[in-house]
Amino acid sequence: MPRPREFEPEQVLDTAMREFWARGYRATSVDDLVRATGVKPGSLYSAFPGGKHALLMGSLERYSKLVVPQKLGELGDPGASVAQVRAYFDGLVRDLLSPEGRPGCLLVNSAIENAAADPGVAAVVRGHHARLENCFTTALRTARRRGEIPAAVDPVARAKGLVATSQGLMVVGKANPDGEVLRAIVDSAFAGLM
Amino acid sequence: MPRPREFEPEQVLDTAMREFWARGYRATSVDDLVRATGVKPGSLYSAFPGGKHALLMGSLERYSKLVVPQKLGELGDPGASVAQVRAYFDGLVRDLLSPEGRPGCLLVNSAIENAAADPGVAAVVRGHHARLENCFTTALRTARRRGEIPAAVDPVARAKGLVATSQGLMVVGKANPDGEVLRAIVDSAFAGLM
DNA sequence: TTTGTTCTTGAACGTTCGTTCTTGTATAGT
DNA sequence: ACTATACAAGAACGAACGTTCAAGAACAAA
Repeated sequence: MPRPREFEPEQVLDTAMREFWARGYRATSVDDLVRATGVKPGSLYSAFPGGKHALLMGSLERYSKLVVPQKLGELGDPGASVAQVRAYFDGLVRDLLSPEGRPGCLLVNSAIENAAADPGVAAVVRGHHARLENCFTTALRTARRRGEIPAAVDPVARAKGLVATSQGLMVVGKANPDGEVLRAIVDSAFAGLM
Repeated sequence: MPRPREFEPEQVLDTAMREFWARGYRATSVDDLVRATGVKPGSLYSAFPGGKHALLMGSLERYSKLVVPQKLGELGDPGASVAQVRAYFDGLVRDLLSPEGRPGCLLVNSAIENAAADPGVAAVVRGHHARLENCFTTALRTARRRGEIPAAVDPVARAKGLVATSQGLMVVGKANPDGEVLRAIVDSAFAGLM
């Protein structure tokens, strides 16, 4: 008997995610979200108990489930090797250089802005890093088995290094979206691998 | 004939720097600064025309001039080699693991929070990265000349990679201040160098 | 001692923040 | 057709924001 909802919560979360991504958490006001989604405060708060913070957490979840897999591409598939790791980094650079790529990565931004004061955010970020490391490790192991990289490479240690490089790439790209610099960083990360 | 100032502007900047460092720009209110410095709003605004934003820029300058050189240590001296680069990274890890180290690096935090929307901040961050790269490049050149690292190493490219790793280290450390992880990252950054 | 200048102080400014509440509306079961 | 229920809309809330202003105070030159 209730009146049906006139908006799709997932679509609202999608829009909120884009806002947080572009401007950051504190710089995005609830009014910004109301304007961007077209959903009025009352409806927003009844659909998302917990308000602005709940919308951030929902956005991070959605980012992990939709945006990250898309960026991982074939690196998420079984059988991925160094070539797919390299393709992932090339994709990061391409994104950073595109006009829409300026916001970088929502998870990096949230790690810096919120992780220290918000254990929930920190947990999501840790999960993301673990997932990245896992993909890298698996791919490096595959590559080593196939003899595509030197046997001396330690997949786990090297994967941790690649995680750090990917996060650092986002920081450098924020202040200096210069293709030469970013490509040099990626090249040096793959030294001794390809 | 004027009444003398009762506070030291540099000391105020020092306190402001620590506040921005610990909580971020938007999360630090002018009232926080008033409380931390003991300087009332009127005096603050007359000593620092431009208000909160001017205090941020002043803090970044002060950070670059005082905190960064201290962290660079002997890496800033002529004659520095790989050992000093390694010592710099070990210092970063040590800082991240200490209780006071949680805020990470003010310049990384500002790059993520403000660089995209604030060209002034972006310029300071770019300057910092250039300075870091320069120190690394010089040290790697020295090391190569002394035969301490393989001649195949490209000092400039490798230095850019080390800059990215140092920035990524801060992001990872924010969400996961785990000594094993951070040390593995540093180890992998020095693979093929020592 | 008087005067001029710049300081300190803290109240006050208008704005914007995140959130809640009130009022009216659309719908499905009776 | 009526009623119960959840929703839509946006006004309204107190608190906090960054900033300015008005008043008195402290010093140095005259």
